[in-house]
Amino acid sequence: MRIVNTKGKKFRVPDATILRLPLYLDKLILLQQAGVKEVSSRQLATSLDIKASQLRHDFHYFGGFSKPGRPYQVDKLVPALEEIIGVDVPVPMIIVGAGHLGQGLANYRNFERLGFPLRGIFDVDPKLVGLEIRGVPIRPLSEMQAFVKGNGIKVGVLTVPVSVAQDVANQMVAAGVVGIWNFTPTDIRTPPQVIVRNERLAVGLMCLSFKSKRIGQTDELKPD
Amino acid sequence: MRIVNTKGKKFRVPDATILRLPLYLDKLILLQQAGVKEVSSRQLATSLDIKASQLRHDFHYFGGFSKPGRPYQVDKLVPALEEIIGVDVPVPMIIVGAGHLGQGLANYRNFERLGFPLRGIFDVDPKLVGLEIRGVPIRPLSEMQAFVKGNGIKVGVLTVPVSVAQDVANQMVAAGVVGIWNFTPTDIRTPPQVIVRNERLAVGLMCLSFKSKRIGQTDELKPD
DNA sequence: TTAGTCCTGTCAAAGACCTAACAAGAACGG
DNA sequence: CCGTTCTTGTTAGGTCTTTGACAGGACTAA
Repeated sequence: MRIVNTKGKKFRVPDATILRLPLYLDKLILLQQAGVKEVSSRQLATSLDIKASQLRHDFHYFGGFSKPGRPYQVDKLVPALEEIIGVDVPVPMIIVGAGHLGQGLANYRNFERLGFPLRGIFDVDPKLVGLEIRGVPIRPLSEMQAFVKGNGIKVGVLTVPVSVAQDVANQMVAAGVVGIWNFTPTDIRTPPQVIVRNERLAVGLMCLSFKSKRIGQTDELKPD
Repeated sequence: MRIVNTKGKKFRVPDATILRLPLYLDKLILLQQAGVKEVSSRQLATSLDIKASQLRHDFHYFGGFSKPGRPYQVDKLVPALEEIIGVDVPVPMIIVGAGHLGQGLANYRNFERLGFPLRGIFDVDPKLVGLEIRGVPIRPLSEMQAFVKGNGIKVGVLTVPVSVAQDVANQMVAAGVVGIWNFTPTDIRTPPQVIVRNERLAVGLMCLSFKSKRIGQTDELKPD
């Protein structure tokens, strides 16, 4: 992944850095809402449980966000990061599959706040079609492709049963979605220009289990 | 994170490996349910979009799961990984906060399948208390501490509003939970023996956005 | 002005991680 | 019995990532 920074130089941005950018933005928006105007790399890094030098190193790829000697200004950093991450312009999204998980996500307010307004929800179940979640109606799946094309939808959330996941994903790709957030516990195949992010919820649980099982074996643990 | 493998040697298991173990187990359980008996490192790795050598390298920390020359036997590998990850014995869990996201997670069948049976759901809202989700009743939050102690609950899922997240987390810690899966978009502080895993849903979306924004700039992309 | 303190940008070294390569075992067919 | 083709376990080397260190700017107080 390459990018051009403000000085016109090209850098390869490491994946590890990319994964942290949203964490920075998320925290900075919280600070902004709390009225904080300035934040130093040390403050921000400490609150995210990383090293300050790493944070500065990450920011370094994108050119100076501050002058040396002065802490970062939250109100400047937020839009800069938003632009880098690609949420400076809202990214409209849809949820496909209005089961419990789909409905739960549709009700999650945070997405809107971070630039991902929910524009549509789709399902095959006639009992669900017509219901509204926070003002967004559940539409029949058959209308999905036209809706995506007509509304410039970029991202689709996939929360359908495993058995139809690939088929529905194909429809989303055909409609022109560029990113799929896959909550089904299966892999889906897409053309290379369509990004898939698998959200394996159970994986998070298992990592928690692995660590909590070994906690207390303090002699085996390094000061993490 | 150190561990003793079957030969009595101590290895430091890299974090990166730990993060992949649940992926392996998840995939293997799917294969097992499909009736697959044997799987090679190449098959398994390809389906997870990683290199076969990396998978073998990961397994190598825990001692031989197979003999050289023969592929892995799914029925032996699954319990071995379950034991390593710590889900060989079911890890009972509760969900605290029965809002939309909490309900959505409560309806997610996969957790049970992977060794995390849902034993209780808690909320302060009298309108929700008494309802059942898949046979699990929603109880008043005031009963949570006694329930955790009485039922040996290890893991708690936190899906309450941000404003009360820390307070509720404190109650969970006091009750004896050893792991908290935090879905609230805020940090919570716990004693060091309690593991917190933050599930920042919006972070996943932003990574998707970052990548999909830059797709198509093919000249800038290495063959990922 | 000067000393002290806090800050960022930058880089090189250290550390963690991934991967290609290969030895050697197993199964199969001829 | 031998060659072929599959496999895993193992390691060395290369790559990616993190970290500590430091130069120098900005501000404050005396």
